[in-house]
Amino acid sequence: MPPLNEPRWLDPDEMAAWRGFVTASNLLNRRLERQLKEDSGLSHQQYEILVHLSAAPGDSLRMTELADKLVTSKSGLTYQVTQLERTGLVARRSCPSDVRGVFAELTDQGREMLRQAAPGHVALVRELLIDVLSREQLAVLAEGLGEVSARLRLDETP
Amino acid sequence: MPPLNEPRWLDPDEMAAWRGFVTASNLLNRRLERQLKEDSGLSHQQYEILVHLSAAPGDSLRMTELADKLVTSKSGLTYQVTQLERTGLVARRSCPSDVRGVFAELTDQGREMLRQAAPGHVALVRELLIDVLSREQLAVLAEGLGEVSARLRLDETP
DNA sequence: ACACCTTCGTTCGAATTTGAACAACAGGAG
DNA sequence: CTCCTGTTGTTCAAATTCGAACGAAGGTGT
Repeated sequence: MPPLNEPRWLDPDEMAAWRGFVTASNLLNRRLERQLKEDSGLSHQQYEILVHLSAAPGDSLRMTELADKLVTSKSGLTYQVTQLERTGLVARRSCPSDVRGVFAELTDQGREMLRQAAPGHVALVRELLIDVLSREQLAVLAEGLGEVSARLRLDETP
Repeated sequence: MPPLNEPRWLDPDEMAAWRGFVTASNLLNRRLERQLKEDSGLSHQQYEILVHLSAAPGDSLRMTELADKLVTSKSGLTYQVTQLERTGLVARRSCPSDVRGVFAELTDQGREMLRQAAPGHVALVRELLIDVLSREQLAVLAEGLGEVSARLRLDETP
């Protein structure tokens, strides 16, 4: 009979996948953080804010929506947007249809900063992750982790 | 002729892999953090410290070595080990062969905490990641991200 | 023994992150 | 309209993180 109360531990293959995921994630973040800070004075989080805004219609997003995309807390986003506002890369705009609403909007200066920072960042992502993996590995990674993300998104909301 | 000065942007497949990786990583960390904190009062980082110590010979590791395994800063580890020492889960021992050296050692209480916390944590890792992926996907993930990690480790040291 | 460079862990201040609490508002049921 | 419930973004204190600087010690070459 299968053990019901005993936890199902990870076998060596599963453990290798899990440790690889955690380690690669930490190492990558560390490197990208360093590169962005040295190269453009931006944190990875700040860079991601600019990226998401530039990809949004009107170069602007509601605070809550942006926080969801970034997978961060609302208060954390408030802090970072304030920082970016101080350096002139992002501006706050109030929402016409909802008095409570606040749009974060990419400024011209923010767009220019992104244009300057993106090449170096993308090159490093390529060097450290993308170009290390084969086309097949990339496909598996995209599909697998896409599914993982999708499921995680689901039981957050309800 | 191929563009030499133009950055090689990520094509849709590559972008999907990269975004999937970042998003899954953030979402997973967030969930595991919440679960561990609620269930055992530990942060993910603290839990990982206990795990690495319990896997080490003599249930102890040098501070620097532990920091490397955790992929964190030395000062960050100093802080966390101090916290764990306060709650009695970890003890500091001085190194016989090197006066500067400090061992972090798992206490009996720490071992007991790990025994209590591990099942819930592993179950969630399983539910959110391992069991979502097929055996083949897991293998690709382990091999690919293992290689990525290995390369990142290499050009850190020299 | 001496100088020289590296390594070890900690300390320090600054920056960031988090969750809970909050006030203001939106949207619907009655 | 009026309650009631959920949402929105911010504020706040506390916890955590990082890098740089540091003192102390190891290790090497001469």
